[in-house]
Amino acid sequence: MLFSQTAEYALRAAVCLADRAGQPQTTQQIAEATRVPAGYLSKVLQALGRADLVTSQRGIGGGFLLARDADAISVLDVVAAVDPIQRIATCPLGLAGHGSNLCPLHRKLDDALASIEQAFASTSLAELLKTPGKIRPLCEVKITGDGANIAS
Amino acid sequence: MLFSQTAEYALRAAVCLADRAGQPQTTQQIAEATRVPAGYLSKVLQALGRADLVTSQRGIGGGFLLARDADAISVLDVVAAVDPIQRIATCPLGLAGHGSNLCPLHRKLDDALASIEQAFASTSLAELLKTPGKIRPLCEVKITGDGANIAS
DNA sequence: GGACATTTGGAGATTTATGTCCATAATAGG
DNA sequence: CCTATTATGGACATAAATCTCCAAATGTCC
Repeated sequence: MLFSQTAEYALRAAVCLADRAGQPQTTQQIAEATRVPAGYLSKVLQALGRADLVTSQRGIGGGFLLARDADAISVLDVVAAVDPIQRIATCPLGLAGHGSNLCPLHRKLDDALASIEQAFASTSLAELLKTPGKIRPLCEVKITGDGANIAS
Repeated sequence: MLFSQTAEYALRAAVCLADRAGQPQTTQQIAEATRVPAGYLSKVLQALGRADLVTSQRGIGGGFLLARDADAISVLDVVAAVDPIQRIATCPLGLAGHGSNLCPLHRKLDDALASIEQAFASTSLAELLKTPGKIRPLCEVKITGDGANIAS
């Protein structure tokens, strides 16, 4: 898998919270909506908390909320919180005398990383939600007024 | 790490073989040139063999050769042989009724995968070697006639 | 204060990726 | 045939990612 399972889970959770902004969601609720193992999701949410992407509140009526507006959180923010995209800055072979240049192979690989980073940085959670189409933004089954729109 | 260690190793080995085309390289030679643990490299080379990207020959004078010309092997071929880029074809949540559509999140992720796949598919090993610049194609130290060119 | 709900954090289990080692098979050369 | 060289394949060791579980700590409500 190119993206880690953890990153995938974090994104699902973040989109879920964005979709239900203002209403604190418990770990259980998010777990059910996103189909992520609850115990593990707990860890993922903690990581998002440490990255100041979500806030948490204990006790009745508690749960998790996005720390900022959904259009101020990028996909990259979420991914970076749990599984940072590690660019190739220096020669992976550890050879001396290479300066800041990379050989064509690693230049190519790093270019690929850069393009992903760029794509993720330029997409906010809000954009994922407001994308038009029949498929619901978050990957969950949802019924809207004009018919049953089922998400992927 | 976004790309697996194994994929990185496979690419190094492939570029090494492309750089020394026609001369069978033993596992040991490739291991030294690419700084990959010899024992593990052996497994990686076996995988490349199963994918018909390299041929092997036992005994004295034996070793590994590219099975085709370097311009007929893409970066994607090599990566796919050891760690296939798994596109998102269906809903990761396993929800029914999603058809072949993906929600915006997974569409975005799959688009990123597609762009990488495209970049890798359109780059051959030969291109990595003939890229101009001071840095040697393969990531190894090499001395050429017109001065010491050290790779990354 | 008591009962309940919820996150927190740590310990450990399980699975997968990575890496090591060695006996065996195949090949070349004398 | 014998020896040296090399890949092959399997068993195993280690490390990292993923996942589970539970005893706290913190919060709300009565």
